Amino acid sequence: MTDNRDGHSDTIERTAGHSPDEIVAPRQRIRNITELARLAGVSPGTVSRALAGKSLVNPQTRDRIQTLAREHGFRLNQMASRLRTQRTGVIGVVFPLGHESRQHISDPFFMTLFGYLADELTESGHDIMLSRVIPGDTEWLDRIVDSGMLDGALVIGQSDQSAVIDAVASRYMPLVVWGTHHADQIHCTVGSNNRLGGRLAAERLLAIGKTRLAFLGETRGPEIADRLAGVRDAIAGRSDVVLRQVPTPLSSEALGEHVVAQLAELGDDLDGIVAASDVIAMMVLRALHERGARVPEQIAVVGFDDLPIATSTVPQLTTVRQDIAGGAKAMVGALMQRMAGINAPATILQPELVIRESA
Amino acid sequence: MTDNRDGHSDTIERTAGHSPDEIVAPRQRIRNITELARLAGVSPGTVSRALAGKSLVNPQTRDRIQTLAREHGFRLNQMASRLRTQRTGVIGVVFPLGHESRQHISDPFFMTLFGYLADELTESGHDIMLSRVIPGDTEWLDRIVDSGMLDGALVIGQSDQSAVIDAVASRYMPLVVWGTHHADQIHCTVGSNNRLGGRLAAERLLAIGKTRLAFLGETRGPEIADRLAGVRDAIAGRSDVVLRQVPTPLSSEALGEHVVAQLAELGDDLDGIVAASDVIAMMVLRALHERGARVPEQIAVVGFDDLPIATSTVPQLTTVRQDIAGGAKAMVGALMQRMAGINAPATILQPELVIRESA
DNA sequence: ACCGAAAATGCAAAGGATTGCATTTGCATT
DNA sequence: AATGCAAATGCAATCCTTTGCATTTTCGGT
Repeated sequence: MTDNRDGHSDTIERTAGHSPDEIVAPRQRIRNITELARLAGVSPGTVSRALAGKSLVNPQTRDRIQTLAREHGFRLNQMASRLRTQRTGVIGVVFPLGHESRQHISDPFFMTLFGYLADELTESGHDIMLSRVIPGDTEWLDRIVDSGMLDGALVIGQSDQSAVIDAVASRYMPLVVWGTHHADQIHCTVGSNNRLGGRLAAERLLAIGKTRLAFLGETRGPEIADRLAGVRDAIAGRSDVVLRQVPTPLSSEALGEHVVAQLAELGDDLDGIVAASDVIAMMVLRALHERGARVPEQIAVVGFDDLPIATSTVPQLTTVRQDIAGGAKAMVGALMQRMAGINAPATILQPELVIRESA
Repeated sequence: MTDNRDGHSDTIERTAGHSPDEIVAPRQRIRNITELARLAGVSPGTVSRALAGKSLVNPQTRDRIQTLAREHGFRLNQMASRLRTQRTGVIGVVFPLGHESRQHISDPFFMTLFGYLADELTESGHDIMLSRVIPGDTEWLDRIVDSGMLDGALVIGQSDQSAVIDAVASRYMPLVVWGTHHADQIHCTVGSNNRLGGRLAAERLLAIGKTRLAFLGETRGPEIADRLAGVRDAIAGRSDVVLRQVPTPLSSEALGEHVVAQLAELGDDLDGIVAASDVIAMMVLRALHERGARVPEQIAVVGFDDLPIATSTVPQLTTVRQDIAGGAKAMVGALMQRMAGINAPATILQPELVIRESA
């Protein structure tokens, strides 16, 4: 009679009688709320409420159940909980695959953005699901938002999938996209004014007297195309300025070689370069160093993004700064609003020129 | 009368009668398998089997159901499916928080590893869940593996949480950790032989005649401590060699400043530096450039990791290469085995010295 | 000691897909 | 036509938690 916690059949509850520090090794792992309820001598419903900390349950009962749960290392099955509540606390983050075929998430800009997004989402109590995109699947985004696994989704970059994203956005509110904003698009974007950014970069080169310019970047994506357009804006009406557009490979492995080769070909016929990204700019700096060109005297270089690495190049990179942290915050903020049913508008970030040493 | 699979009262079925290409906009979204079953005139079970492509169903029925599902844009609720099957197809990826307080996932090495892991997991048909870790929570890993949301978990870096990880690993098989291997630990690790790596770096410096060395890095994490130990191995018995150990901050923002200040303090009393990572090495190169020191003639620098950026520094970085892609593959491979119940062993990758220009 | 309100708990129906087992259907054989 | 077998389908339990509603308990007030 002294000890009759028997575990199951109709439970006898424990009075706090003797030896309070007598700790029981959990006989066997508690697998669900029902087993715990049996142990505690209450119904599953009460356990559920107790673990959720609802005020409806008696504080004593609540504490008893919570202690029991802790002792047995019991944790709710999230799958079941989420199925029932229809809310998951998970936000999907997706890198669309357009022209890029392989899903190698290596681009430092996207990685940086992703890092900040992860911060923001973590702070707001959400988990992050990185959904895979099967190349060539036109329904990639439908599949993701209809999976029933997510409370919302963030798309990092539009690639060439703007139409697909639009189609989904027209029926699925909690969706925010990093990328350029167009008047006729449905989906909510957060992104920089790339055209202005391109103009700032080119204007800097013009301001320090450069006239034989090149733009290095792959212009199939809308962002980069806008940057080029901005460069064109800046030189419009300057008949003394020439501009070449030099495409670059997307993969970073091939990039180094390519840049070196391109610069060799262009020879000394240049005095200013706008790189479409800091990563490209870094390659350019090294290639120029190898050719013995002095930067910025002979050739000036302006990057784009202002990634952390921009301060540790030699010479330090003059670049167009995108407020990536601010962008991440804006994306998450807009998403939260949209999850609450509010039709949050697009955000356009203003880039600014950061003058360091390379131009 | 010819066709009266009607489903139920308020559904209007379509007979194929006239204008076959007259496509009906789905009246209302199909929300579950039961509604689809009603439309198709079969039972939910059959729909489930049909959508899963099981051979038990009549091919014609299967096609009809699949077509219907496609037309209505129906997709299975993953939550429910996973609850039932107890398999989620999701792998958790976790960055533990030890001494670091904020969850800023910015370290380029971890990011690179993460990218490769994402590739591998995607390729093997898994989704990725990035679980948040609340600083100061000792049960972070229990919470994650017991969530019922994951088929397995990958931990990126041990930080100072080796004991916690061990405790979980003793009861949860599908867990693989990036980091150093110790004989007495339970969890399965994949990591480089950091001690050997450190030795290779120092030996290179010795080989080119450097004797006044410094090691730059924060040695609280086991990996970095091992690298330092390797450096010590290399100089053991060389009484003509001096080594200083210089801690660095963990955050990349403070790092640049710090490195510049430290080098200024150490003055010209050095001729060789082993940096604990390529990122630190980059900072060092720039700081040395600012001080006008010639690399490698005056001071030689060896990095660690061989990140992509190592080839685009000026001068190009001599570094100890970790096979990150190989490591990612090994981690995922081990995880798959463990998910299948096989007690896969630890993998220790052999680092190698990559000689470029800086040493 | 009884009443009524408030507090605490129990009950059972969701939530949506899967699957072992039972049943029906289809077809060939005798 | 009856029988047998295989193929296809239906049935209902199961995965586990949450929650509206009903029921019981508690307790103050008189």
